[in-house]
Amino acid sequence: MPLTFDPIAEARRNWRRNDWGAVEAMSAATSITRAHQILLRRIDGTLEPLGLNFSRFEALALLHFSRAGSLPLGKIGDRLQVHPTSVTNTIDRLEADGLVTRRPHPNDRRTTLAKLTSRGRRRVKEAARALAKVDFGLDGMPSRDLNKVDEALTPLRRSAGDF
Amino acid sequence: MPLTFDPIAEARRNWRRNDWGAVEAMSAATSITRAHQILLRRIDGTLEPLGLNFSRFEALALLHFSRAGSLPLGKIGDRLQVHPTSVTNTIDRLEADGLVTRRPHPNDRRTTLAKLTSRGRRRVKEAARALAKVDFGLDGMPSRDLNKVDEALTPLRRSAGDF
DNA sequence: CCTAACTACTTGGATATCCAACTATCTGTT
DNA sequence: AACAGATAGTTGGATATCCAAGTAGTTAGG
Repeated sequence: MPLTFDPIAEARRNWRRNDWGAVEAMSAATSITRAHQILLRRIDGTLEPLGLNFSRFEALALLHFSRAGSLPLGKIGDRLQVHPTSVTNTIDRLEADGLVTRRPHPNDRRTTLAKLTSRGRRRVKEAARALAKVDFGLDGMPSRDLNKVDEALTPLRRSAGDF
Repeated sequence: MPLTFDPIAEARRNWRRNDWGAVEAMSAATSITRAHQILLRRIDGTLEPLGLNFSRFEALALLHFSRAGSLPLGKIGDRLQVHPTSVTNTIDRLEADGLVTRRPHPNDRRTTLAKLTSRGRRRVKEAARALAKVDFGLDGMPSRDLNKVDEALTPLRRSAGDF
């Protein structure tokens, strides 16, 4: 059921009329939320035939880019900014699908490494190709706008201690 | 565990090195994902003492702005772009907290209206104040950047049939 | 050394989301 | 008027996320 008006422009009018303040921030926050919903649906839709979702893909890509094809679970969580339990869940699923294996850390027996299998390495490349083909769900957007998004969001990420 | 480097700049280098393509799009998509994680945590954290989360707040705000303080559940789902079952869940919770009530639609017996209670109306105003006070989790960003975010994301929302 | 504090991961419980299927109701065509 | 197809909402099942608490292992101060 597509809307016949811009819901965010409408929200801006309502906030202004009610004097609720922070109109610009409300608008930006809502835009980001909406954009995220749209993107995640497209990305997950693209990955679904490959048995992946965005989280699992991100984990695989991280492993692929790592020196040894393996990383401690904790490091994965730090990089993807998700809770340790989410990493456990993600790796459980990837392991069940034979895309990674858990291995003990050689020096620290608390730590578990997730290691990419050759199957996993093949899968992540396919997935990257599929995502690139649909421009990560952003295929309608000129690259000038893509860069604007990046630039505009960097201060937010930095303020969150992202890096 | 804050990172000591920008994970997205790092991802860009890796994608380029591996010739995975669509570097700009990957970067923008990842930025949006990360920004959304950060925002949602801040917003939900702000609303938590009020017994709300962002979804429930959005539903309440929508009802507050509506003429009669009530809307069919389906309309709420269209506006917030979520699945009907999510609306059922959200309204269940708001109803349990006494912030809305379900009422039959006068002309269409299939339809259920969610109607704001006076308690709900008070609550949503408090919540809006709380969110405005923290600038929707965006308090670090200059309003020039906020507008850039909005502008840059509008084509994406439009391409998704958002309006 | 030994113990207290910290770190890494997992488990159990809560919540939010989606999809498929179901019930009830409405609408348009014949 | 009757029925096929659409629409509104709910239920049950799957998944993903977080938090609190637990287990195992490591580190640093006394």
